[in-house]
Amino acid sequence: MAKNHTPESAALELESIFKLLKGRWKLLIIFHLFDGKIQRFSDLERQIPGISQKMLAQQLRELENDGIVSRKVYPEVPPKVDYRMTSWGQELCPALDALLTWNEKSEKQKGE
Amino acid sequence: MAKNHTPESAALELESIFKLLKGRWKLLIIFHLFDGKIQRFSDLERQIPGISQKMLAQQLRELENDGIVSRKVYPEVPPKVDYRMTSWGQELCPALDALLTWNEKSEKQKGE
DNA sequence: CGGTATCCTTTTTGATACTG
DNA sequence: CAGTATCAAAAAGGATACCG
Repeated sequence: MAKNHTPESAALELESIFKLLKGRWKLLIIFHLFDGKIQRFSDLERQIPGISQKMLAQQLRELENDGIVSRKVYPEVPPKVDYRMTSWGQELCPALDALLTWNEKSEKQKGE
Repeated sequence: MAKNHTPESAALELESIFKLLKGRWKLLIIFHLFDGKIQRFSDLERQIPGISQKMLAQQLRELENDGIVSRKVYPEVPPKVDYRMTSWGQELCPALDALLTWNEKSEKQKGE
């Protein structure tokens, strides 16, 4: 591992990162917002079959509080709200790619 | 995102990766085995305060079944068993590093 | 349209005791 | 030493109904 991490400190920091992404629907939401995509609450609801309003709202709230997603309210009637990645959130992309790359090595290596 | 992933396929694949690492104690176990470290069951038990035998056994079993950790039994009395990362498991390192790097950017960027 | 509030089920984790 | 088995607690997720 890079840096001056003990097993404990590295694990602790990674736990906190995983906590940001932990939740049945968060990755799906994130991938629907990656690359500058902007979506309204109802867009996400339509694009993510099976999600309830409660869970969508809850997971969006957490992503927002954690600085990964930003929420924009338009003072209109009827109400309009949309969501996009923060620039920090968008930078998750390469890190997630590294995980995908790792996973794809398993085909060649497993059982070795 | 690299590759030809839809939001759904990328999220699905990442979910399966996170599932491998999901568990209250797995990251701690992994970091105690990274870089070629070899540990007996009782070593891990001592080094991970608060873990119960049940949880240690359970999480080790899952890591083993998922090909991340390998288990070696020595035919001795009293029994001796030890654990180490598989080479695929060891390659998690750079991917986890990418996540740590991402996280450390948050100090500069959050609230932007 | 974009949410909350309530209640219930499922999944995960933990405490404790026991065993080859 | 290296585990299992059993039972209980806690956390996460889901169904449904209602609201500004």
